[in-house]
Amino acid sequence: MRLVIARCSVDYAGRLTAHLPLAPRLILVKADQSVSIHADDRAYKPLNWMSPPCTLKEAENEDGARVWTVQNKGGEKLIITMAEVLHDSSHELGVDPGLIKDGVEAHLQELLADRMDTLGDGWSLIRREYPTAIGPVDILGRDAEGGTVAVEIKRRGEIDGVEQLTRYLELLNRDPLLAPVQGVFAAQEIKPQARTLATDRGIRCVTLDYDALRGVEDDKLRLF
Amino acid sequence: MRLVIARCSVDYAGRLTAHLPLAPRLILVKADQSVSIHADDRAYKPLNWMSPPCTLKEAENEDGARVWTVQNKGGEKLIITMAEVLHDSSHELGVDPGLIKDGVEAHLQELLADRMDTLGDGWSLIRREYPTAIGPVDILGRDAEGGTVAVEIKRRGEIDGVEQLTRYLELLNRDPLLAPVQGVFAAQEIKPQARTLATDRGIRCVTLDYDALRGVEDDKLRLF
DNA sequence: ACGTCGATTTCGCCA
DNA sequence: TGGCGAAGTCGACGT
Repeated sequence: MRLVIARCSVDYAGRLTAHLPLAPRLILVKADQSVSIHADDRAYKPLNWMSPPCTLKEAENEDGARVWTVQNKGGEKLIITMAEVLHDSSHELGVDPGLIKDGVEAHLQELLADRMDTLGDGWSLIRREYPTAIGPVDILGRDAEGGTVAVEIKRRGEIDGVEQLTRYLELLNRDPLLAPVQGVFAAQEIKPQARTLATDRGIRCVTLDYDALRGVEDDKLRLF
Repeated sequence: MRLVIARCSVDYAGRLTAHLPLAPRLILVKADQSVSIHADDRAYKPLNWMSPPCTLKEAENEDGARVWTVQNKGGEKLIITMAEVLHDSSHELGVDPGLIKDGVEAHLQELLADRMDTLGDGWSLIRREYPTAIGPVDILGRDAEGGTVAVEIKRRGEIDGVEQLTRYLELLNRDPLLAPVQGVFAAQEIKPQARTLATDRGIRCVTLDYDALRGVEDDKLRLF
C-alpha cells in the first residue's frame, strides 16, 4: 500500500469523461495496482478510481511533473498529474483475513427455514429459493391446513419488498396446484409504510427476532 | 486527513453486525470525522466505514491499546482496536473543488431534447421529464404525423432500461389523449440483449452519437 | 424529513 | 461469461 499526498489534477476517460482540477488529495495505490483518489471528506466513495485488474505506469512530463497513467483491459484510463508531492510512503500489509458478517438476509432465511413453526403452529417448509419465472421466492411453505405460503424475508422490510412479494403471489396464484397462496412478509424491522401496504394487500407481516431464532439454533447445536 | 497504518481489529454494529480480525490495515480519518478502513486491495470499497455525520472518540483500553469509537446519529457504531500503530500522519487538504463530469445521462437528455429531429424528420419536443404516476418519462415528443413518442435515454442501454420504458408505455397508452404512444430507446451504446427485447416489444432503438450531438450544440453557441 | 432514482455503482451468486 | 439482485449501498434532487 502506497500513500501519496499531492497537489494533483486527474483525468478519467472511460465509462464517462471526468476531470479533477489541481488540488491537494490523497492517492492510494494498493498491492493489486488499483488506484483511488480521495478528498478530505466522505468515507465511502473515492473522487476517482481504477478498479483491478489494471496497470500503473509512472512517467514525467515536460515540466518535470510526475504523471501516473492507470489503465485497464477495457481501455478505461486514469491520468494523475502531480504538481507537488507532500507525502509519499509505502507499507507492507499482506492479505486481509476479511470481513465476517452476521445478520444478513441469507442467514435469516436459513434460520427461519429451520423454524417454520415460528410463523404458525404446524407450518412446514416446502423449499427455500423456490424458483419462479420472475425469480426465486425466499421460502415456500405449507400451513397447518396444507395451504401454500410464500415468505419474503428482508433484514429491513420496506415497500419494494412488499412489491416483490406481491409479484410472486400473483404468479404463484396462477398455478392451480399451489393456489390459493398466502403471503408472509418477514423482517427484523418493518417500516410503517411497508406494513400498511402489505396489510392492505392481505399480506401478513412478521417481525423476526434474530437473536431468538439464533438462540434456538445454538440450543440445537448444543445437543451434539 | 489523518492516515494511520495499524494492526487492528474492527467491530461494526448497526445495520448488521460485522467483525474484522486483527491484521494490518489503513485507517483514514477525514476532516468531516468520517472513518474508513482499507485493506491492501480493491480501489472502491472500504472493508468498514462510518459515513458522516459521525463522531470519533479516542480512548485506551486496559491493555493500553488505542480504541477508537465512531458513532452516528442512528446509533451505528464502529469500534477500532489498535494493537500496534505502524504509521500516523496528518495532512491539511482543504475543500476539494470537485469532479467535473461529462457525458452523463442528464446531458444527453438536454442535447437530444434540443435536437428531436435526430430521431426523425419533423419530430418535436412536448416536454422533458414528463411526469407519470410511476415516475418521469425522459422525453415525451411528437412525430411528424402528430403521434406521441416516449423516449427513454441511457448512457448504456441495458435490459432494465427497456423494462422501464415498457412500464411507461403501458401507462401512457391508457391515456386516450396520448395513445397510441410509440417507444424509442436511445443510448450511446445498446447491449444486444436489450436491443432484442426492445425490438420484440416494438420499441425502436437509436444509438446516440454524443460528440455529434454536442458538436451541433457547439455550432449553435458559436452563432452568438 | 422522506421517497425516488442514478451510479465510472460494486459485489456476489448462479446458469 | 452474462444476467440478476443485494448492498451497512451512497448521494443528489424533488416534494
